[in-house]
Parts: sequence; structure tokens; C-alpha cells
Amino acid sequence: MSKTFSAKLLKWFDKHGRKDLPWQHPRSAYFVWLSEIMLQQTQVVTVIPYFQRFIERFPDVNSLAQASEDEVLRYWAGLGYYSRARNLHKAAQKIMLEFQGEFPRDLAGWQSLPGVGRSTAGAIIAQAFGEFGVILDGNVKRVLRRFYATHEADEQLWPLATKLTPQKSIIDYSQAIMDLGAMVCTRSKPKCMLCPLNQECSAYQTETVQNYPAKKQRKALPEKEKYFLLMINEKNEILLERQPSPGIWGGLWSLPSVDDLQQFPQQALEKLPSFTHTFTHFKLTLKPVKIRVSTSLQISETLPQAWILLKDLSKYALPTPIKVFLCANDL
DNA sequence: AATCCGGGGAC
DNA sequence: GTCCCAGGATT
Repeated sequence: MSKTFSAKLLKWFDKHGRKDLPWQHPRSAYFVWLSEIMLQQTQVVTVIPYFQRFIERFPDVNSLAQASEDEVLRYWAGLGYYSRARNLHKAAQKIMLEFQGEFPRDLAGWQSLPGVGRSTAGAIIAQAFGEFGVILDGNVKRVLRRFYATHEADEQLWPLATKLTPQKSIIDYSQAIMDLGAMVCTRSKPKCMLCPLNQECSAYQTETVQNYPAKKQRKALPEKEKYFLLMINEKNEILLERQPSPGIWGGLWSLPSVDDLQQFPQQALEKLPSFTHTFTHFKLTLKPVKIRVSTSLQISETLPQAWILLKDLSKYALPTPIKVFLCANDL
């Protein structure tokens, strides 16, 4: 049934597949796991430099487990979805303490680790151990929806993905199905003429490729606005606060933010140009305010705080828009 | 089943 | 500007 599908895909992979990604050499369980987490909702080209820096500092699961969460987040800062980094760190500690430093070998073992779901576990089983594992990521979903010309929900695609996955050549197949989605069966302008599966592809044969996957209707993003306090003391230090997790920018260091400025004397404030940042579920207008304060001023401490010099900014994990703002402003 | 969680690349 | 990317956790 799936024989022609995987056979044709593997033949295509031999010639056109990606075989020199950083996590493929060596293809260790640690590298595969780390790459799969970084690649969740994040494109390959974005991940590569983060992966390189990360493995240089944390070359194995033990070094990752021993590190502080704060340092792990520093190496993740800018990549987004910071719960991935927190979960990765927790998982490393679990592997060291509960699994005696040995990676799981089966699906259930991997899925017991925080941040590892069904698809990531399947990818790791396949790529790290060469055993039967099924992937259903964004690429595979798109390929399957077009191949079967179906609008079925994500969950309904698992049996199809499982049926198509071969017992042999699993390492290459799992890479091949993702490469096809990333390189040929792309979201826009798919290269159907180059596709090894076009003769069996229902969407291609009915000339309805553009209908799959269907466009989702998006709701208008809610808009929020907050004041971000650029507090500067007499030593020219600024105040950072560590954000609570879970939550936006959880675990990262950001400027203190407030909904209004009524607690501050008007003459102490200097309003700076506002800017916007769009998250997945809302649009935030950041309204920076510069406040000169005396060193002795006691700020209410609901979150961990640090007075830091601008030159030491790189020692902290900052959200990208905050980092960009601070680097663009002399104090 | 929806919603939350970032940032950026491609268009 | 829109869309969505090697998704998972939470509700």
C-alpha cells in the first residue's frame, strides 16, 4: 500500500534530500532531541545558529542538566517559545536523575519528558535510533492533505501518516517526508513538477493543490498597551525584572511594566517613542518611559530584580523587542 | 476543541 | 500587511 509512496520518496531523497544539517553529524540522541525541540514552530534556517551556539556551551545532556535555567535561557533568547527551553532543561535533569543519564529508547519514555509530544517523540525514535517512529509535523500534514485531497483535522491524519511510514530506511524516510514538505510541497508555490509523488497525488491530479491545506480564518488580534519603565539610577544602571513563568517571556529579563503612571511624579517622567510587537494572540504597544531615580529608591519587588549596566546586557536573557529597544537607546 | 506561547522568513 | 513554520501544554 505505502510501498510506492515511501519507495519513490526515498529515491527522491537520495538525490535531493538534506543530509548535512548540523544535527545530522553526528546523529546522536542528544543532537536529535535538541534539534527537534528547537525546530518546533521554527524554521531550519533560524535554528541553525542557535543550535551551534547551544551545543558549544552544552555539548551533552549532563552539562545541560548542570546549568542554571537562567543560563539556558540566555542561549535560547531570541528563539521564542521559551517554555521549550525551560522544559528542555527540566527534561535534561530528569534524564540524569531518573534515567541515570540514559536516553529513553521507546515512544512512551520520550513522551514522558516535558516538551516532547507525540510527533517529536516519533521523530526522535526514527532519527536517533532508526526504529519505527511516525512524524506528523507541519510539513507532513501539508503533504498528506494534498496527497489525499482531504481537509481532515490534524488528529485524523495520524493513521495516514502511520500507514505510509515504512519499516525500513526509517531514518532517511523521516527526513525525506519533511524535506519534501519544506522543499517541494511548500505552502505557497509548491513545485509539483519536481515532486516524486505527483502521479499519485490527489490534489495535483485534480488540479486543486492550492485548496490544501485550507486557509484558516483568523480573528483580529486583541490590542494591548503597557508602559515599560526605563529606570536609571545615579550609577547609570537600569532595572530589569525576571518575568514569571508560565507567561509571556517567562524566565526572561525585561523592563518593569505597568498599566498606568499615576504612581510616579509627572516631572520625573520622560516619555519615549512607543512601538508595537505582535505576539501569536495579541498585539502589544510598548510605551517606554525614562525615569531617573535615586539609588536608594525602593521599588516594589513582586518579581526578581537586577540593576545592571548597559554593557552587561549580554549577560541576561532578554526578549528580542526589549533588547532591540535598549541597544537603540543611549542612557 | 480552543487557547496560549515568539520570532522571523517569505510573500 | 498575511501566513505559518520539524508542536506541546493547558484549559
